[in-house]
Amino acid sequence: MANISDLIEAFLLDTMGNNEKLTLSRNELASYFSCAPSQINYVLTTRFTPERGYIIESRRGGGGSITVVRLSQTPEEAYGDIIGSVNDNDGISFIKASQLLDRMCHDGILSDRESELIKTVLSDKALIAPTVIKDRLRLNILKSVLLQLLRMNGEDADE
Amino acid sequence: MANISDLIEAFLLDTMGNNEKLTLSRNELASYFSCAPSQINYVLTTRFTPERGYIIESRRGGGGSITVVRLSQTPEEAYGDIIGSVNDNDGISFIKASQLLDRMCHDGILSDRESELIKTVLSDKALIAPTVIKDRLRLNILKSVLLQLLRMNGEDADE
DNA sequence: GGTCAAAGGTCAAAGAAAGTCAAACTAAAA
DNA sequence: TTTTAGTTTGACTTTCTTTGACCTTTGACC
Repeated sequence: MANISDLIEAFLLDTMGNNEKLTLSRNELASYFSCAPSQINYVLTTRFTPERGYIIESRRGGGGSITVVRLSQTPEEAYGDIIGSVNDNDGISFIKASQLLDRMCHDGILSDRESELIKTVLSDKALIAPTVIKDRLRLNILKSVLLQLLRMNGEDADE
Repeated sequence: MANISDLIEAFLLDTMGNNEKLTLSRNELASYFSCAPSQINYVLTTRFTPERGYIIESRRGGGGSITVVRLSQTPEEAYGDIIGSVNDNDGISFIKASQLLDRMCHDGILSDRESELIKTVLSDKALIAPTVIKDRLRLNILKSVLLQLLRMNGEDADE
């Protein structure tokens, strides 16, 4: 213990407190801990992952910054049973994805319209790509959507 | 939000209110914000784009000025050219797509949630693909979504 | 009509962030 | 003692913003 990464993690958790979001400057934080700026990225990518309930947003350029967003649930908690049926390496077929969306719809996680829109996005027609990649691309998009849903659920709670 | 461009954008939006047009002097505005006049052009070209529903008019010379015009179009008009541009080999950047979605949202064609979900789908993170095809893939997906929306709106009208 | 100052326009370079990646290091495990 | 997983660092890249030098258009005035 007592390596810089752990200290930075603790600092971020502490600073964040119970807040939903924490916005910071990578360079400032790095200089505060006298470490390389990329160390911050390391901490963020290893400690503040979706699996642990966090999402990172950022903006480059003048006035840029990094924001840590706490999810109300981890993807595992929220979609464990849904995602569990998907084998990571092979991607996912349209049929299967479609079934998942129907189910989410049925469970009230998605509206009819939303599920239709996402199905459209995941259809073979929308995804012009070599067949080999298509299923993997589809799964990647689907995962992004699930994460986004979690993020939005958190924000709903605020209002 | 610590950069001048965002402040200028906010100022313009605020000053504009619900009006359709806002006329201003580039030099005055620049000196009000103590920035280079060309900074105003930067803000206008990056923030007040057709995708976001604005066009810029201007007149040079003595007594010249810049006018920001908010477009109001029917949904069909709004995405007609996007759909039409699909064959234009170049695809669409995430930024532009995002702006279009913001606008559709603002115009009540999409809900916040829907637009966020679609943005997620179109993000670089979701679309793991070589850069060369990414923009084209993105445009293709966007087109599918727009067509689907038209279809769904049509069905709504039927019922 | 020609001139000139007063607009706004354009573009590229410099600056200010954050991102990536791989090599070097460290400490724990086998 | 070797291997391996986890950390630290720094060079290089990408994205977005800011600035300034130079260009074009316009209207007023002679």
